[in-house]
Amino acid sequence: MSSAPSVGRPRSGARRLPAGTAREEILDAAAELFSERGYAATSTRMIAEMVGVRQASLYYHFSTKEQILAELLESTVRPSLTYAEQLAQQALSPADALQALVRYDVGILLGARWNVGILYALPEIATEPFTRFRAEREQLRSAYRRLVAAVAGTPTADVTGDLVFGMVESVIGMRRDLPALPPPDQLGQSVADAALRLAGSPR
Amino acid sequence: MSSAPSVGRPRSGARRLPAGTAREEILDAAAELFSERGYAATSTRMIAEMVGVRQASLYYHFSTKEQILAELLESTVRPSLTYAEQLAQQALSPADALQALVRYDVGILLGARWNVGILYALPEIATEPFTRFRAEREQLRSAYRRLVAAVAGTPTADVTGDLVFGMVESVIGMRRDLPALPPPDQLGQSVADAALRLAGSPR
DNA sequence: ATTATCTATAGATCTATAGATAATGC
DNA sequence: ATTATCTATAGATCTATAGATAATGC
Repeated sequence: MSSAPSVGRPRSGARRLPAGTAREEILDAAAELFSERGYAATSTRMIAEMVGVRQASLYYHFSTKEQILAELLESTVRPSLTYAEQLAQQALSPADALQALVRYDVGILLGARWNVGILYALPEIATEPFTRFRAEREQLRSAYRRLVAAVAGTPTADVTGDLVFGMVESVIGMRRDLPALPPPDQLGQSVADAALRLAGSPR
Repeated sequence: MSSAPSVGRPRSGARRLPAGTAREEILDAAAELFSERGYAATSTRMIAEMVGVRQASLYYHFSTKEQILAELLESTVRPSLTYAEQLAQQALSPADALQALVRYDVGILLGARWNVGILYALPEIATEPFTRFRAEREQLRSAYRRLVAAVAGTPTADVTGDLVFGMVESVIGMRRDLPALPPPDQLGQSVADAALRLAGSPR
């Protein structure tokens, strides 16, 4: 399934991802351009060129440029959110659960083909098309808060959960700004260990 | 000095900051719009309107829209960088120095009239007009690395300094995303304490 | 008949420059 | 004479829509 359709008028250019659907190709090209050059600095024409279609053809698959960004952002948080929900149903110790979530989340952020997380900071995401993304990201933040509170044993109302959340997401900036990074698994473990120290677990 | 000049053709509108120079007014309006609505979503016309001048008049003070952003970004990192350099010349213990830097940096990030730090993540800052800003921010990162390594006592080559740096900057995201924050001094102290735990100081 | 593209374009910008002008300062 | 604005505009976009067309599927 997916991959190049046999139906429809032929494209003007070569496919970007011969194994993917047109939708996937558009998302992948947009992810590269948005994360490397900036959302507003990327025109729909540039995206279309990378995909090998004419600019107007994007609108058969997405109703607006914002929808493309919204879908990218959601697909970047959702795996970690799903994972956090699964963790909550297991009987792990809070420390083990927190470590597992941090490792998974770091793996997602570093393993993505493009560093889409850098776009979390865009002021534009305060607007309507990104409502679902914001809600999902806040749910993930809550999961961190809950786990950190459980690890710390505090009644919680403090800010440590948010700091762990922020520290985990800071690997996005490291991926962009540092010339070299440890391999994802190793960095994930370092951040997971750091999260436990931050939460103040072993005393 | 500064404030409304008596020379030059009168403005079309009222001044934004009667106590400031035109340059300062432009920077302040741009800071508000860039951080609340986004850099590319803000036109030079919007900035001019907030300042009370015509769009073209901005170009008497700044050569491009990018220069406005570059100056804003530099003025946000520079105080913390200067402070870090002063700290390095004092005879504080590494732990005290790290705590002082974190408190100062958090104070700058939360105390600014507008949350300009949110713009650090823009992919656009990889381009030429932002070279100096990037260099200054990397110097600040280095200061964190050095202090964290001294606190930890490790020969260092690990990632903890970068995680502390990232955690400190995560207050930018908290300022944007959380409905309420502790007062800046208190949050600064919480982050400073968290930084020591992260660096693994008291054992 | 359905699908996925194409061509063409409306309409709305947007940044930056050129040159004029309304103040004050000397 | 100098300064800080103004008006006017060139030239280059950019997003999204309308309608045509080239494939396959039935």
